[in-house]
Amino acid sequence: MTNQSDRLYLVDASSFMYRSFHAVRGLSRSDGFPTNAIFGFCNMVRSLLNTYHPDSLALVFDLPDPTFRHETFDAYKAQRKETPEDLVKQIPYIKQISSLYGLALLEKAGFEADDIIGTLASRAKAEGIHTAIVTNDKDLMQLVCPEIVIVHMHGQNSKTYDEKAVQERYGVAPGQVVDLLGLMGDTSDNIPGVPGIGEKTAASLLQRFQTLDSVLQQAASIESRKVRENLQQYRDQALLSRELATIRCDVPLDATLDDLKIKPADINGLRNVFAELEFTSWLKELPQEQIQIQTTREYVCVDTPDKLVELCASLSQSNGFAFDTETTGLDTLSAELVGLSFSCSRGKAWYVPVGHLHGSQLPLQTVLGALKPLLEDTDLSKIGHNLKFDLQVLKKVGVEVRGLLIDTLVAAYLIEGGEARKSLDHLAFQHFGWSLTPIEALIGKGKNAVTMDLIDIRHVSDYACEDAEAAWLLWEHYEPKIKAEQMESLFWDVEMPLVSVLAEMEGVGVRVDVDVLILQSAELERMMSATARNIYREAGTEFNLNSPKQMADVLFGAMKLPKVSKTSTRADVLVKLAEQGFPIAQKILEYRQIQKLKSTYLDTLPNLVSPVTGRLHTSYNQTVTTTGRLSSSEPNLQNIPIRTELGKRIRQAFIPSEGCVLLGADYSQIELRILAHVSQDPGLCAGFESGADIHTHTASEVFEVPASEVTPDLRRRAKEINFGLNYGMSPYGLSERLGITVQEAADYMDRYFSRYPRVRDYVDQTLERARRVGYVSTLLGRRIKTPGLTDESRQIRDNASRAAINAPIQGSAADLLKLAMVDIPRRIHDAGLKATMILTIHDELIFDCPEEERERLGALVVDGMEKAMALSVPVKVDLKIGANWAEI
DNA sequence: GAGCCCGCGTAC
DNA sequence: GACGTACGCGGGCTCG
Repeated sequence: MTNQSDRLYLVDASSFMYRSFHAVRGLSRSDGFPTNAIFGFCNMVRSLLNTYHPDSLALVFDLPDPTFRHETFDAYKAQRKETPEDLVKQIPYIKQISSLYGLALLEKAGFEADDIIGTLASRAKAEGIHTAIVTNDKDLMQLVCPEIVIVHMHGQNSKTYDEKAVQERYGVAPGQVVDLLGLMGDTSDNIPGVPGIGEKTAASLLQRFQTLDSVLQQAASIESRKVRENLQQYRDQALLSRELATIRCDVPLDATLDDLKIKPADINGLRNVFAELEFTSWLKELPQEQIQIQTTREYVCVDTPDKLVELCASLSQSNGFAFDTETTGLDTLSAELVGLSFSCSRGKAWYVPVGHLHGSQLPLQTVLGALKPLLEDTDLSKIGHNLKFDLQVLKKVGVEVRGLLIDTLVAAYLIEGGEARKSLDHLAFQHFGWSLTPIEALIGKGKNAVTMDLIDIRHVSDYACEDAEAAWLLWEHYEPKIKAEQMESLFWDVEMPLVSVLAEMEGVGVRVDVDVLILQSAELERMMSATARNIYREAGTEFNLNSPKQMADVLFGAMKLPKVSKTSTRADVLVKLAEQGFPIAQKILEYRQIQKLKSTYLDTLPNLVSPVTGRLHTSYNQTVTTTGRLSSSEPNLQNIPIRTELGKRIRQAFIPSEGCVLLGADYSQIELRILAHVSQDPGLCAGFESGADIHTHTASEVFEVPASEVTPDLRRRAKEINFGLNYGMSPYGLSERLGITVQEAADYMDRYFSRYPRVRDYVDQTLERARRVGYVSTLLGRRIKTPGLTDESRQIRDNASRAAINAPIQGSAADLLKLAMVDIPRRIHDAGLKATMILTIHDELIFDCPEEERERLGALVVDGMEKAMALSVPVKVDLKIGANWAEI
């Protein structure tokens, strides 16, 4: 397999220019200047660069002047109209942008683009370089050979023609394409061919006689009278047509293949011209700054003992190094190590192959013998992008990565935020204008993807070295930013230690009783089909109960139920319908619940149990949420049901290891306590100081009754108010939750804020500051961007305000839990306990705890969580122990 | 058929 | 429509 970036790319630029002009309709600048061809052409070029990441590429243009073919044949391309004025105007921009992208432009008077392409491709072939010709014209098919392929572009997609594909498409070998064109002609170039002979006839003639010459020689033997006579009559025209269609490979060109190497893009130049043309979306994609990336890189493939010694010498002389692992997959439990790359300076990197199927590589044990001590050296910092993955992979080969961990993904998360794209490729381009080779260029994509161990070591080496160097450069970029934004402590003391904690938790996993899940699933299956039958009977028709669209049609259409909502069949709508006396609504709610539990949990979780460990290993993502919370996926163990009895039963399947219990500890009312702390509201603080139930306390204040007279209903209302606070509650939202009028809800809120005035001050001040500086901060200095606060749309503004109020509260709670998560495993280790932390759910930690450690661990965990951060109100942690997750 | 969005529902 | 943060299901659409 040839690496696609090693190939020379020759683009039939003029044809793409025309095609874009016609394909993209109606695009122009606000002053009316047409930009459709520029846009279409550049789109094609960008897609080419992104797909293949070529090292060398030439855009080859036709000139309007006549060529040698016009001398041979007067009518050549005579049907072609003058280039439209609107296209002519755009050509200088097309050429300018191409140059700014660092691409070579070629044209030569008297020759067509095809001939220049043919000449360059054959020169490349002579030097053993492979070529991809990017064109949609069929005449270039004649050049296809083992070293030359044709790439057809269709929008974002492309098709590659090698010899086999040409044969399949045209029915002839590439060498016969000129003969084919001689017979059938080419209407686009006004090449006549032989009348009455089209593609099919031409191909079948060549299949029979091989060449045009023998077709003509043996024309007499052809059965069809029309074909026979035309061949005899238009013999010379066929030969002329072939001559015209034949691409010359001997054009005198000054450009050498070296001149076609892609140069760094001129980002500032592109910015100016995109701005001029009003290509705003492309403008946004440009890197923020032009950083001169080393153009001469020294990437070494470490495949001899000498090179390994050199690598180790360089790494051990550094203070730290960036590294990356190549593996056969993304699932850490099944992925096998394929190689390691390292970088500890700009422009220099090494790749150490260990798991490739073919090629020369040192034995894994030799490599580890040399590199393990360095990876485990506590004096050497380790930089990586998504280190959690590399930590887990290396652990499988017996390496415990130690030393200061520096994860550039997490660094980017702290600086850029959860919403931002933070892949290594994206950041390298964003910050350095450096387009890394995409992994697809090596292993393919979708169902055609193969594993890295099958790819040629030289190609993987360059790719992996880029990744290690990019991580190195990214830390150079982010280190000063972390400092400048005062997130050093958050980064070093919380987020970085947390990387290894999460790696460990994921690796341990949680034990699951699959039989429990299967039994419950079967039970729910029976309940569900009974409920479905009930619903169909009530509705008088069968429909897809899982389709909200069909359901709305049945309920509000056929059954003519009152339209509580326009088309929604959400639970709150169905509840209202049930209250109005439509039993079908209640049935649907039941069906929905069962379906949800079954499809999302009972039927899915068993499939995610690892065959290797027999346990469930979630992924904790440290870099996705806007507020600083962790998220969990594959499976999401942070939304296992608890609120309904039927749902909670699922937790019975989560069980401790043999001889252990599950120990759970959760922060009581942590977000409200943080609100009390940050607002310093005396009433709220006093509520927590007293140690009484906070919702009762709130009810007593808001509804002006003694605590002893707070009824369950009053407490419930107060609880909703308290929850609503975190979320930037509106009177409407509260009224919906409490089933009261908006006016009443507004009244409650007024009373709340008059009782807790500092809370309102805090909300106001937070918003005011956020509008001013563009972000809010958590207790540990985490910054959360707050766009939209001054947006002209009220909708966006209100949403942004609520998010801005919630973020510091939710984010500070996340800070607190993360502190505990970093601290507690250390304390468990220091205390010599065997218990392991296995789950984290926003305000809760769950441990797999040997029976005999339960008291010691319980005390340790409660203490660790409560003392993780000192607040001006008490921090309370509730502890529970049980034989499964439903019990705690 | 793969990939994406939508509506919906689970957690804190 | 209308209170915050996530993940993931099935349906249904688009696109090649």
